[in-house]
Amino acid sequence: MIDKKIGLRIKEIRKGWGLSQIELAERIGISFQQIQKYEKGTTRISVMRLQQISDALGVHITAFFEEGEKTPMVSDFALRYAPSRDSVNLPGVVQPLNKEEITLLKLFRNTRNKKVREGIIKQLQGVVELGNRK
Amino acid sequence: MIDKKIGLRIKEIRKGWGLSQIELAERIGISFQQIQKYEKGTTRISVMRLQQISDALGVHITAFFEEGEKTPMVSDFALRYAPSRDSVNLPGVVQPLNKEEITLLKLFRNTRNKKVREGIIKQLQGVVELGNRK
DNA sequence: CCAAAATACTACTCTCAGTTGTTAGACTTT
DNA sequence: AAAGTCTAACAACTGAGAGTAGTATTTTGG
Repeated sequence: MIDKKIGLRIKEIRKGWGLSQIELAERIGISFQQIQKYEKGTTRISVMRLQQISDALGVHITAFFEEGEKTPMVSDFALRYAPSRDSVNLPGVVQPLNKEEITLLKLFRNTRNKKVREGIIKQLQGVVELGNRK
Repeated sequence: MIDKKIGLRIKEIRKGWGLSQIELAERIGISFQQIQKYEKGTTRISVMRLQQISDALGVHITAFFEEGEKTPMVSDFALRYAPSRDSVNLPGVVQPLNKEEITLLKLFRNTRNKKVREGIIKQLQGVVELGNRK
């Protein structure tokens, strides 16, 4: 019961970060099949394991026990941003990354040249600037 | 480690209610010796069991994870892992976001025009392409 | 459309959560 | 002061299920 809920949360957050079961498993040092069981809720999760998972996902362990949708699922130390786009969203509430954003991030991270990265950001700033000044 | 801390918390709260190990064990339906192990931290506690214990003690399960006052709202995963990010970067591995990446994401999310977003990604793909084919 | 990555499902192994039994201290009560 | 009661600590044993590995199926993206 509770393991089922926790499992879903794990999956949610993992996907939010664009991680595969394999990647998450490697961070923790267990098999990805075991991650599957956690996510499906077929085996009980120990507190220790959940602690490791929390660390690997960059969220506080209590994130798995907070009921309701209005609770931030992903640690927002990073993503505390107000302006929400495609939905109603409370300030400070974080959404996991969508596919497009994950692609963006992976590419950005593979861009070693600092100048190039800064250029991309500059460019986006320009675009947003234009867009807002209607 | 974490089991030890949780165990102490259980003992603390149990005594706070003036309950014996036996009484607590009965409420949960296990042997009091097992409670001992939990309190000593000699066996790993499953989330399910901790949930039962929380219920039996009349506290929310998160009570066991809240550290003193200095509770970090956020796991320090990012702090521990982010610094090394610039040097080591495995392909496809996603980590919590650093400052630069947060900026990127915020801007990206404020870019309403789908075509523009796709353009940015295309552009990055080109850059990465060039960079890798040394 | 095809290869490769990601996820799902199955069968096996071996750890360790949980049980039982014993002991010891800390109190009452007679 | 001995005999009963209550609590907690520790040891030895057992089997459920946590964890692994192998294979099949789905999904991705090129």
